[in-house]
Amino acid sequence: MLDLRFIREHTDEVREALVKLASSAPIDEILSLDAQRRELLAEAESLKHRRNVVSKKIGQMKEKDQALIEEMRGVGDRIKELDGEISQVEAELNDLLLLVPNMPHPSVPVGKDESENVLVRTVGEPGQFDFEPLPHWDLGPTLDIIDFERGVKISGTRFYVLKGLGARLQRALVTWMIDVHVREHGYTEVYPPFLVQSKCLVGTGNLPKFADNLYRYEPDDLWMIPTAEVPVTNLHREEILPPGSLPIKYVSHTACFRREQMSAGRDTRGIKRGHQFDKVEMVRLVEPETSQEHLEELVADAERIAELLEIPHRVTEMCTGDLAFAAMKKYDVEMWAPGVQEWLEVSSCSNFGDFQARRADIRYRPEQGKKPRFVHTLNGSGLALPRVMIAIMEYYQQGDGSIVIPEVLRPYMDGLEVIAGRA
RNA sequence: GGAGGGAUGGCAGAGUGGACGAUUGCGACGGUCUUGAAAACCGUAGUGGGGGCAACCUCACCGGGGGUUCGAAUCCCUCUCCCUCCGCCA
Repeated sequence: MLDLRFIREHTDEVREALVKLASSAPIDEILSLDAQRRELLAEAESLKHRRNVVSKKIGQMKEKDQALIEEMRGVGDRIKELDGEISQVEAELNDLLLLVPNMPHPSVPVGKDESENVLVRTVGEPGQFDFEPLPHWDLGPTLDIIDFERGVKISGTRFYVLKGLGARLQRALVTWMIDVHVREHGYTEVYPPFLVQSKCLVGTGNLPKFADNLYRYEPDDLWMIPTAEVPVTNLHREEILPPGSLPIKYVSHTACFRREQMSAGRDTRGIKRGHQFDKVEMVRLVEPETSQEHLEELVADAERIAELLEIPHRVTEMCTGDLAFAAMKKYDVEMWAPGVQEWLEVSSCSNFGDFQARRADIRYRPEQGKKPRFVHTLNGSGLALPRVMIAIMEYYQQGDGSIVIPEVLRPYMDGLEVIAGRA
């Protein structure tokens, strides 16, 4: 969420940004509620001041002054009235504030939608095949490592089952990726709850705007996480981190659950877009001045996985029109999948600035005795499992329908080199 | 799930209606002393909101919310969490 004072003092700048984002956040309403709030506050506080002073005096009097007490009763009633109005105004104000998107970083290219995203770099060449590469939805069932029919039988559309070496490959990837991030990139591994309370989703920016895409168990106010970003970023909610604690770098493997209502009909084939998928996620909490450098590092950490797997990948930067609600700057990492002939988004790396930190109230103390400041938060996939699985299956497929296992994964699969035939 | 106990500043721990934003101890920070350190002594320190160029003024906060009262850390209601015992269970 944006700083109310910032909106008040840089109104034009905010309006300009909202145009670039194609957002229609209610700035005028916010400003008028803000003015209202401060007016009420001034009246209530001066009355409270009077009450404090007079009450103290009454306490010191031997003979209580009944007329004065009577008058103060009226003051107390008025205070109660004003406090009621204030909390109502504040609640409205807060509701509106939660709907305002983050301000894009000045370096973000202006554009109307995803067609104007910017290609930053491509690493590796989409390989040449001397045969027609098959999509994973053909390879998987043939090798008996993905079972689409039974997934649907159990849970309905957009669910699938990984089986045998398919399940094993995913498990190997998870362990290996976490090992890389922990050993080479200095992250701390975290295993968080998969069910969270709504305040956590408000903290990351998924609520209140994007409830449609979440699974929920209402009686207990628990929601299934759409990404590890939610529990991991909220780990330090309502905390003031002591001097020297930043940067904090977490890596976490969780299942992720998405209703995908908003993308009904898209990518229904294969394992690209399921209601449940696994992901390794990197989260950083950093000092504000350093967050842009951390974003570049984060992207490099994600790319490192693609490099080690020796699969071509590219990095794109989102333009203002395609920027996520909470992000001030965002890159995608995409891997080449020759079967579906598509660059697959395997990672999305964002700098949220202090947007999430304000919502979740995550602060740090720069130095002993100094005032607390909001941290900057970032996260990026490292990486999303199903799409990496697709890329591996399709990129490492051979003419005979078998799949070579990338070298880095072999130690995690008992040295196995090829997935061939029915295992 | 049942019964009982508890929640106060970084930590420990007082405070049961008015001079308490809060005794005290430890820890932290600054200083004196010392070649340096320790000890000792002196001093400083919470978070957020509103107003002001500023010095500063002011309001709120003793787990959360509500109530009683001229006045609440203190009394009442309610919720959450923690601890102990019992039950049940991977």
